[in-house]
Amino acid sequence: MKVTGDQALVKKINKSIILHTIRMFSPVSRAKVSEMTGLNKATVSNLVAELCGQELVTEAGPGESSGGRKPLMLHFNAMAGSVIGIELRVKQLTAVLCDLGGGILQELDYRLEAHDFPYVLEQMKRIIADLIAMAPPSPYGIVGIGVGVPGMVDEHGVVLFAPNLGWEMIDLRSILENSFSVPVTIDNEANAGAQGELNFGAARDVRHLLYISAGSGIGSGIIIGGELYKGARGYAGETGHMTIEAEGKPCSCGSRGCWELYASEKTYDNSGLTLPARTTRELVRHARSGQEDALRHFSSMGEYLGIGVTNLINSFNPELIVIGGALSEAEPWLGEPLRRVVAERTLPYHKQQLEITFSKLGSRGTMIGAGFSAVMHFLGNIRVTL
Amino acid sequence: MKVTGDQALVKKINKSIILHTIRMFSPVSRAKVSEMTGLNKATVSNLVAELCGQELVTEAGPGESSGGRKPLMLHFNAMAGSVIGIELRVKQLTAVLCDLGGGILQELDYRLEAHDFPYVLEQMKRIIADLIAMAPPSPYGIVGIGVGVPGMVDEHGVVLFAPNLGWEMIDLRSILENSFSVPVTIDNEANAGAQGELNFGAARDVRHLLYISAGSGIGSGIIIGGELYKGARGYAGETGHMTIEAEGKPCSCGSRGCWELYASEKTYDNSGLTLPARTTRELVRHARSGQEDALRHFSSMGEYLGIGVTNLINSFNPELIVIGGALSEAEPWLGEPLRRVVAERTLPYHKQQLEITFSKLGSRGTMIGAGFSAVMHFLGNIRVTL
DNA sequence: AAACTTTGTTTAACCAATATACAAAGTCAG
DNA sequence: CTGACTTTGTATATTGGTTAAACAAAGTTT
Repeated sequence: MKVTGDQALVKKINKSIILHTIRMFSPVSRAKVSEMTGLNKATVSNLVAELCGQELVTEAGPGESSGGRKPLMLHFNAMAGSVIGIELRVKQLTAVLCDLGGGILQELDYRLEAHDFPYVLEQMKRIIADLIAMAPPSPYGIVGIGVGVPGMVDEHGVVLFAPNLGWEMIDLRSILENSFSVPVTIDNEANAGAQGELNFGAARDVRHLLYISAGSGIGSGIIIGGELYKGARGYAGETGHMTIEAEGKPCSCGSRGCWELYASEKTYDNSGLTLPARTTRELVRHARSGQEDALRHFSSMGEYLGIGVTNLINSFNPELIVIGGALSEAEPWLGEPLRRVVAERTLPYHKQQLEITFSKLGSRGTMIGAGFSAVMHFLGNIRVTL
Repeated sequence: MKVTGDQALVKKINKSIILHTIRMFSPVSRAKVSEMTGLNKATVSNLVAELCGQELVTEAGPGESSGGRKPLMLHFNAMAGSVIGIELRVKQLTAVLCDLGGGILQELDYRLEAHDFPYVLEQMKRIIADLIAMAPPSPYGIVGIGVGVPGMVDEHGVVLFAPNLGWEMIDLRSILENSFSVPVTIDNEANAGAQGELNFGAARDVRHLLYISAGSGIGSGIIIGGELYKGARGYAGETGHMTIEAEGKPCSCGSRGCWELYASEKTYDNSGLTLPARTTRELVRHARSGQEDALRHFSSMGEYLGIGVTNLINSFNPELIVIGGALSEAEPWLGEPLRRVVAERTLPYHKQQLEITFSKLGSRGTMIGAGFSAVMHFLGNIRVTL
C-alpha cells in the first residue's frame, strides 16, 4: 500500500509499539513501557488511556514499589475478543477457540468422511458455528478466523491446489468471510505451523526461522525478519519437491528424486518395508518395541531429512529450524541421524549458531498458528525499517 | 534499531519517498510527485526546497504544459557525489567510479599476482586511490565504497571465508573505512550482482528476485521484498553446496553431490572432458565452432543448472531468476536445456508467472551492484510496512 | 479577450510528541 | 514520626511537521 508520513501514522506506530510491548511483557507499568520503548511518559500515558478505552488494555492493581510510588500495572486484555483457528486435515477437522493471547478456550474435532468441497465446507461452517456459540461474551466478540490448509494458497486466500483433497482454485477466504462477516486468513499448513512455533512454541522471538512440516509430504514455513515469507504468488516453501537425487524415483509432481519421496510418510508405500505399518504412529509403536526394520527405516528417513535440511540451511541461513508435522512424534529415532547428517554436510560456519528442534506444540501447532494469524490481523502491526 | 514515531521520522519518511520518486522518474514536476506519492503539494514544495539546498535535486527548465502553467521539472542530481564499486576476483581487481545514478564515470582493471591479504589490500587501496584522484569535483565527493567479494561475508562486513583466496576472518570493512574515512559496504559477490540487476539490469523493480552467479562455483543473491536477504549471520545464498545427488561426488566442503560439482566451471576439472578447455571462454569458442564435446558439456551443465534452479524456485517462489557470472556468457547453449528442465520438473503453478533471464550487465554486474549498495547507504531508505 | 487549467506558494489551523513542571504516593534514615 | 528522596503518572506550553484552502503565476482554449 502507498504509505506516507503524517501525524496519524506516527500515532498508529506508537500505539502499535505500546500495545505489543504490553502484550509481551504484561504486567508492566506505564513508566516501564516508556523506558523500554524510548517514548515519552506523557505519550505513553495518553496512548494507554486510549487503549484502555478500547478495552485492549486493563489496569490491574498496584505493583511492587522499587523505592517510590507504586506503579499501576497494565495488562493486555486477552479477553477483549476471541479468534478461531482451524486445521484442515485429510480425515479430520480440528479447531480451537483462542483468546487474543493464544490461550485455548475450547477445542473441537470432527471426522471428515469425504473430501469434496461442498461437504468439507459444510463441516467447516458447522465447526465454526459451534465454536462461535461457545465463545464467551467479550467487547469485540469473534475478531477473526484462521485456517491452515494442506496445499498451496495464494496471497488472496485462494486455495490453488490441495492434492490430498482434490481441490483446485477455491476461494475459501471469500466464502468464509461472506458466511461469517469476519476477517478470514487462509494459510498453507506449514506456514500456519511456523507462525504457531514463532509465537507460542519453540521459536519465540526468532527473526529467521524455518519450520519444516513433515508428514504425508514435506512443506516448509519460512519466517524472514519475524514475518512469514510467502513468495511472489504465495507458494514459497514447497520444499518437499526439492530434488535430492537428480535421477531418483519419479514423483507424482512430474519431477524425479523429490525430497519427500525419501523423508516423509510417502516412504511407507513405496519402500520394500516388510512391516504392516502405514502410519507414523504404527511405526513408532514398532520402533518402541525395538523392531529392527522400523528402526532402520526411521534412521534412513532421518538421514534424508538431514540432507534436505542442509540444503535449506545453505540457502536460508536461519537461526533455528523446527521440525513439525506428524513425523515430529518420531523425534527419538529421527533426531540423531538428522543432526548427524546436518553436521557432516553443512558448511563449517553454519554449525556454530544453528539450532534444530522438534515442535513443542505438536499436532496443535497449525491451528494455533492459524488462529494467531487472525489475532495479528486484528491487532495490526506496523513496522519501520531504516 | 529502536524506532518510534515522531515528527522527525515523518519528515525523514516523506523526504525519502520524494527523493526516490524523483530519482526514479526524473524529470518530473512537483505537481506530479505530489500526485504520485499522495503527499500534499505544500509538503512536496517544502521538502523539495530542502533537497535542492542539499544539492540532491536540481531544477531544470520548464516542461511541456498540459493545458495550464508549465511545470518546473526536477532532476535527481546524480553528480552530487560519486561512489566506488569494486569486484574482487581471483586473478583480477576491477573497479568503477559511478555517479549516484549508477552511471559509470571511470573504470579500472588491475591484475592480481597473488592472493595473500596484505598484497591484495595494497592493490585495493591503490585502485581506490586512483579512482578518487579521477573523481570529478562534486558537493559531497566520494560518498561510499562498495566491494563484492568471492566468499562469505557477515553482517558487519567481515569476510568470514573466501576459499579461492585463502582468506578467513578478515575485517575488510573496518580496514577500508579507516583508510579512506568513507562508509564501506562489503558484500558477497552474488549479493552485489543481485543488487546490480535489481537496480540497473534485468530486474528493475522486481520484489522477489533470485540472482544466480554461476562461475567457478555457484552462489545466489536473494532479494526479498526489494531488499537483500542475508540470513541470520550473513551467509544465506550458499546454494552451490545444495545436494542434488544424495550419494554423488564428494565435495571439498565435506558434503557430497553438491550442485556446483555438476553445473559450474568445476566440471571442467573432474569430468572426462577430452577437450583442452579450462575456462568458459575457451569452451564457448569450441561450442561456437560446433565442437560436439563442448556442446554436450554445455547441455549437461544446463540441465543440472535447471535442477538446482527448480529447487530454488520451489523454496522461494521468486518472480524472476537471473543467471549471472562467467557462465552467463554461454547463454546460447545453456538457455534451452536449463529452461526445458525447469519446465519439466517444476510444479505446475510456478510455470505461469516465472521468468528466467540471463544477466544484462555481464561481467560488470557485481561491481556496479557493489557501488549501488554504497549509493543506497548514502541516500538512505526508510520504509513502513503495515 | 474572457474563461478555464495547471503549477506552485502562502497562510492559518491542526495535532502528536516532547520537555518541563508538578502532583501523588511511596521508601528510607535517623 | 518526620523530612528528604524516589518513583510514578498527569498537566501545560512549545515545537514542528502535514494539511486544506486560498491565492498568485503562467499557460491554453474558445
